[in-house]
Amino acid sequence: MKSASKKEIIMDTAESLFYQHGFHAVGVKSILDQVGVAPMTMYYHFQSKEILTQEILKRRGERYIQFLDEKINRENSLTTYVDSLIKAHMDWLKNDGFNGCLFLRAKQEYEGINEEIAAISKGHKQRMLNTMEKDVQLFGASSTVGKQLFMILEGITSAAQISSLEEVEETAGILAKNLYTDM
Amino acid sequence: MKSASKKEIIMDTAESLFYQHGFHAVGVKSILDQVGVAPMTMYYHFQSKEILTQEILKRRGERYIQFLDEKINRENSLTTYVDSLIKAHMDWLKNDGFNGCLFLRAKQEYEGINEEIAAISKGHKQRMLNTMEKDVQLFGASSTVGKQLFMILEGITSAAQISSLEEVEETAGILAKNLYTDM
DNA sequence: GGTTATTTATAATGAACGTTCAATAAATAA
DNA sequence: TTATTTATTGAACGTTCATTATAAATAACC
Repeated sequence: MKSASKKEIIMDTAESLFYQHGFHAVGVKSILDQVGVAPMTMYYHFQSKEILTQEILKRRGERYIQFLDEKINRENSLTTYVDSLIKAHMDWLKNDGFNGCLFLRAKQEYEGINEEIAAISKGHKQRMLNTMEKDVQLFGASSTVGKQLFMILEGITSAAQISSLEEVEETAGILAKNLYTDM
Repeated sequence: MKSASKKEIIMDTAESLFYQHGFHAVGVKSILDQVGVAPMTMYYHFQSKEILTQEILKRRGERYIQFLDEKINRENSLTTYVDSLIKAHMDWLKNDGFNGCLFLRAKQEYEGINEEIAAISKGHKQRMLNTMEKDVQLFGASSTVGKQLFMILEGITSAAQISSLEEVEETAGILAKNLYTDM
């Protein structure tokens, strides 16, 4: 399956460029040049740049959730769950860079322009929020704690664009420590 | 000064469009069309789209800080300071919509492309963080509390793109309530 | 070996991009 | 009033945009 490989390389490269500069800021040509393929190779696999964008977002959403699932500890206490979740998210940022959340950016750029892309993006965020709300209830905490956790993770992603990961992780840890004291 | 008026309308319109869709997603023509002026009217006041972008960001930064300053209570306790700051930020979001932070978006779109724009954007965020760190020290709290507050505000701005303002405000309020309990 | 699937190269498409031209209108100063 | 600067206009510039056309070459599959 050499074709699958080319398709994946195109997706990888485009995802990286989109994350670095944004969707509208990155032209198809720059993706093609960086991969080293002819235009029709891309259009053979993806009907358009926007379809490519959709597929990238779907794949990234699954990858992120799987990445977290492998690292989250849902077996012990709320404390260990929260700590493992924050740690996992920090690990993701470490691998991925510090340019914010690609889903929020996609939603921002395509709301009112391409509703499919906006829906995929918003859907992913909503799914993450829902997951956290349900997860904390495993430990008897209210869904409000899940909302707080979600807000902390969003704060981490934004703050990481200004401050170092170490500083951000420490700050988030303090916030999270006081999350569930008033249960 | 009829010209000052036109210049301001161009800035207002462009700022609104940039905030809705992003910088690269909005063409000069769409700004011109919405304002109802000829290209040179814009280029007389701004040497380029990127210069226009810079001026918009600078102006917006000042406006945001002034908006907060008028509403923040630095006279009483840490609690009232924190509450007033969060409330002020919520008010800003209410007036401005829920499309994230324009400064973070500018930094994301222009880092590696236009360093001046990236610097203005990052500078604004850094300035906000510094201000909060100094402010909380007025009440004897450590700068860490300021970092936490900054992270909460960032979390608010992101979460507001998924959930309602009321829900976000409540969640942030709970987070903030436990901010300073371990001083 | 024959068929289908994938990729190449090159060129061209029309539309949109940011920007500039040359001319004029409006405001200001002499 | 005239002269000069300031502000604005519509048309046009060259470039890049995403996409497609065409045709040939390579690879994978049965």
